[in-house]
Amino acid sequence: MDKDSKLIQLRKEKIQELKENGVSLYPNDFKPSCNISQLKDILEQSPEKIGENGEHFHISGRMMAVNNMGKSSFIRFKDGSDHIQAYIQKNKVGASTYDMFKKLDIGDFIGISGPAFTTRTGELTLLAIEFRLLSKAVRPLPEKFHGIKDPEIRYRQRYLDLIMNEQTRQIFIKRSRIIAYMRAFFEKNGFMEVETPMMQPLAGGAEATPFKTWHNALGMELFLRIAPELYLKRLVVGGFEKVFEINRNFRNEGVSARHNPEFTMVEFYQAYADYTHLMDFTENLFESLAVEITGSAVIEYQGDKIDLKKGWKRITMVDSLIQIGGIDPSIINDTSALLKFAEENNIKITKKDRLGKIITKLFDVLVEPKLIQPTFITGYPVEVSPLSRKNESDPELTDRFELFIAGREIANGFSEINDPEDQHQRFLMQVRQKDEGNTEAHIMDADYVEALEYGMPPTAGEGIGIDRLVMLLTDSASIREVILFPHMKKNN
RNA sequence: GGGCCGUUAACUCAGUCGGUAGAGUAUCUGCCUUUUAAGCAGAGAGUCGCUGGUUCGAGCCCAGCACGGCCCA
Repeated sequence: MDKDSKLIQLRKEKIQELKENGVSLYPNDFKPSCNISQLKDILEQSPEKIGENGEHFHISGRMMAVNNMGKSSFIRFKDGSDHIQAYIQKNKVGASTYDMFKKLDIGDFIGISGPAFTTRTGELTLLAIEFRLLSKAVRPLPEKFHGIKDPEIRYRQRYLDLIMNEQTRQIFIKRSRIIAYMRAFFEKNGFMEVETPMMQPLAGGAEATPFKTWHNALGMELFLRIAPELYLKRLVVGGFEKVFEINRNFRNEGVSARHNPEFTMVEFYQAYADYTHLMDFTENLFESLAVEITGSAVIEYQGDKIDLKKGWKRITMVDSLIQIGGIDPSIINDTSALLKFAEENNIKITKKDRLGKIITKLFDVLVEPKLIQPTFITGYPVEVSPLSRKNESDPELTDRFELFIAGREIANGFSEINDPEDQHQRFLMQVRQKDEGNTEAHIMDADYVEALEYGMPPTAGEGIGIDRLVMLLTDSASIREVILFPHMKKNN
């Protein structure tokens, strides 16, 4: 930064004085005997260690507040585990150390050695016998009481948000625990974790616009993946019968409270299973996950109580349009009547859209926002499901579901197409849609069809959006609250 | 892409009718050896997001732009 504020100038002057007094600003030889949380545990279990003649501890952390009282001071400081206060007295640490301490600032890292005692008001306090500076902060932290609220600063300088807002820390601790739990859940159920290409010569497995990049040595264009799906199914062809991957996908679309250009999904595939197995599996995963993370299968999200106990509603898309969307059953198979209905209700539909697509668009507007409690929607039309197996009794529909919670899509799963000829025809149908102007229609992936021609066992697969799941379990309104560094526009 | 709202000290925010820019916290100086958002006394701190316009005069009114937030598509 070229122009320093007065506060930073002042700090730099004090840093110069410390240097002139021979104080090392960034030493790396202080070894804490334990962290603050462990210290509290030790003292709780062995209260006889508390007292000015008790055991000495070496504790380090960042100074968050100082109450200076002349020849002694209270220091509130914290590490990654917890916070505690320390008491430093001039006649205990010596005049030169105390003078050094008084030149330090909030935000600096310190190391304190000494016993613990309890103050008059009963607060556990570390008594400084030795005191050291461990790392100097040049910039001031935000004010302690109000913390930092400006979302722009919170997202762009997440480290400040994490220092100042305990709630933010808790969200990302929960996120980590959610992913760890899911990984363990899949492994416990016999799935093997794999990693497939993030850079792909063809971006398939979903309907979305990909990011493009370029490989110099190979001289070829590559796409950041929009989904791992087609590679994971190649692994099922190869004999890995239960696989999962937790990783990032990239979609070149706008950002919003629910969309970040890169987002995390788990996708998993199981041979000899069908989409109904996946629905049962998902209910078990979500219920146990919610209990693990929040302590209850009933969670609160943005004022709604959401019950994740298994036994969720399962309803076909067409039935949901009638029962929840308020569509007259007599027009549900009537393309022109539905088009007229859409027009009357300001729902944008292209005249070229076939019945299945029209129904899906009506569903998105009329039903999806109303699905607060966990609901599996089944019976997805074949033209919006280029990778899903056709239903045995109705070839216009597929054996597919999407899971909706709190009015948004959380998961998508289906029985997979393993008939290579069917898959080839579906890709051709998508190519026709692309020719008609649907830029997000699926691409033709002949290499994938070839893989199917070697034979894939009957298989079912599913993807779960991790970010949206973390939003649910942390009661976060925006996806930016659960992504450490959400994408933002460049600021000047 | 459209609508609404926001951008003022390091942070959180006031700013009346258009008339010299305010508070709390933080910072600095002095006092203070068990404080609890410590206290007492004093001080310093600003490109009012940016660029134009209207006006004798703009943080405030107008236009455009940037970034952010919410809602809609």
